[in-house]
Formats: sequence, structure tokens, C-alpha cells
Amino acid sequence: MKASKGKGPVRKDKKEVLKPVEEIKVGKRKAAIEADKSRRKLAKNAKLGKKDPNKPKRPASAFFVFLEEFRTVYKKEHPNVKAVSAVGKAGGEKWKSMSTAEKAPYEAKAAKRKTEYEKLMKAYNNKEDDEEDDEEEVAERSKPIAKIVEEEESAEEDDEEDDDDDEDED
DNA sequence: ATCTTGATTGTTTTA
DNA sequence: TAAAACAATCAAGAT
Repeated sequence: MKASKGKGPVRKDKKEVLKPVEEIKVGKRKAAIEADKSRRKLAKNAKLGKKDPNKPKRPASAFFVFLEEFRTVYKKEHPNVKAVSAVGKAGGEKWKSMSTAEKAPYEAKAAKRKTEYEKLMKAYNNKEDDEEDDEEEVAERSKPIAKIVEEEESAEEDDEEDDDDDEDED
């Protein structure tokens, strides 16, 4: 897969000879790569029937709101415990030992989040309705994801990938 | 390098 | 209405 291109005499003078303009170019390349990764991921998620990033997540229940605070406390008293399951167990145990009065503030906050969630969902649904009218998008969605990825990869070649590849990882 | 797992309760969503 | 999915968390194992 790795097309070894200019591996001739020139090898490492890129960094020293880098001019400001080329730096910008490199930056663009890296940015483009990241953007492509994002697109690929989105395509993959779409293929898996995954969720849109715009879709609001379900509101945290009172127990989860409580957990948010409980986790920090638990981590302080148990700095060495790294398992999420431990916090879950301890949290659940304590939650059941709490009276309704003690849970009240968490439930209040949970109720507030729920309201916000409903609001977000409304906006989300409305936006979806708007986009639904676009025939192009409908066609785009019905077309196989693999094809979309293919197209994006082609575009990638068009914009860059004309010099050597030395995208340092570590 | 990215993705899944695990453990809990409450709410949302689905069949 | 009952059952299933999923909300946060994050280290660690799996792929």
C-alpha cells in the first residue's frame, strides 16, 4: 500500500529546507488528513447505523447525576481503583441507601436536564425535517457508503499526495 | 490506532 | 406494557 516514491538521494532535507510557505502546505496536508479521518469515521458510523453527532443524547437520570459527583469522591478515597465497575457498584449501593430527601437535589437536576433534552430533541427533529426535503441528500444516503468513501479518497489524491509520505506517528 | 468491555440505576425508546 | 437500549466513566484488553 505504501507507494515508495521519492526515496532517492533526497531524504531528510525537507525539514531544513522548509520554507514558511511549505510549512503552510504541510499544515494543510495534516489538516486534510484529519478531516478525512473524520469523514471516514462518519461514513463508517452511518454504515453501522450509528447515530448522528447532532442527535442529542438522552438526559442523565437522577442516579447518573449522582454518579457524576460520586465518582470524584470515590476516586479520591480509592485512587488506585481503575475499574469503572467498582464505582458503579459502590455508587449503586450508596444510592439505594439514600433517602428521597437526599436524592431530591439530583432528581431536580435530572428533571432540568430532561427539559433541556426535550428542547434539543425538538430542534433536532425540526432540522431533520428541513434536510429531509433535499433530494440530493436523500440520494446520497441511499447510495452505498463504500462508494462515498471511495469518492472522498479520490478527492484526497487530487488535493495532495504528490510528494513523499512521511507522516510521523511517533 | 481504534473499538469494545465492564457495572450501576433510571429514563427513553421500541416492539 | 414489558423489554431492551442507552445515558457517564476510563483503564485495559481485543482487533
